Amino acid sequence: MPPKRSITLTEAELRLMKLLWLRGESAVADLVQALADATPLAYTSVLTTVRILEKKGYVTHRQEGRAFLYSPCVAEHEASRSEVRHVLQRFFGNSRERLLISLLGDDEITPEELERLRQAIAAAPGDEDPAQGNPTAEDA
Amino acid sequence: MPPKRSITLTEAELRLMKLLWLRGESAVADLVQALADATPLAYTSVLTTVRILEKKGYVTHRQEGRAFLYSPCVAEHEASRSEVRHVLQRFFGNSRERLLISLLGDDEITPEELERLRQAIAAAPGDEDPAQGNPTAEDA
DNA sequence: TCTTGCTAACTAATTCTTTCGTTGCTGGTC
DNA sequence: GACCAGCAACGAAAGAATTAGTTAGCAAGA
Repeated sequence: MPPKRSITLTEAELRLMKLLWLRGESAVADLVQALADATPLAYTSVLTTVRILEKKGYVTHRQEGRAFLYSPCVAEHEASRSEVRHVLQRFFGNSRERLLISLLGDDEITPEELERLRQAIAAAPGDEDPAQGNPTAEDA
Repeated sequence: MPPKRSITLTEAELRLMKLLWLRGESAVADLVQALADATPLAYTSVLTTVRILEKKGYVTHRQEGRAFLYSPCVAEHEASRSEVRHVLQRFFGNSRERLLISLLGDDEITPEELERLRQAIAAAPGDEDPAQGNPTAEDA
């Protein structure tokens, strides 16, 4: 049996999604232009990838004159979270705790970063009222 | 240009690595046997994947009689960490903090889990003495 | 010795991924 | 009305990933 299509974003797909998240609605030509420096790609290459992204449900398009304008219909944090869930499932038995421990155990972590992590966790919702009006509810 | 070979573990590869981490040094036939319930695979399929894993540097083999015995030469936590670093780089600009925030922002997180995460971060090294004899130094 | 059974190596088939050339349509320009 | 530029659609080419069949060697038992 051959491999099944990946649910998550492949490298070429992610490269495009990052651009779309940054720029918002864009024509293919604009994406090609924006990629020109780092990754010169033919127009058709970008188009193909964008169409795959649309089939996967990551982008939509609308017609503007003769050109298609593509825009992301999955937010960056949604895609990231999806990716993290995937890693969580594949490597950590769906235990966020185990992932966190792995994160903390990385050799190159600095005390400053650790402090930021601690602050992040302190500011998390779901605990008894942290009493610091932090909405954070911009999600579906 | 075709896609380059992935550095990280693919699904079939991870499936085998998990077995090898669990069982330690194993012959191909034993791996096939162990997989039989969840994923019946032909001997040759498993052999092919193991050989790819060896080429990638995840396993080594030694000869025992006529059979090869394969054993992992990358620890599970190393592979996990590698995978996390990959996600970190691809989605979070190498910011562990941003990953943590994404983790905490997941809808389905329970207060209990949050508490465990907080404890995990409290027990992390690098901070001023947490004063609760927790070794945790079982890593390379 | 000859056969049987297991093993590794090679190869194949299928789908995915990435890149890109070609084709055909459409809208504007001369 | 004919020509040119730009754009989407189709499909191809090449390597990766997954599964598996075939082949050949080798050791143990009949």
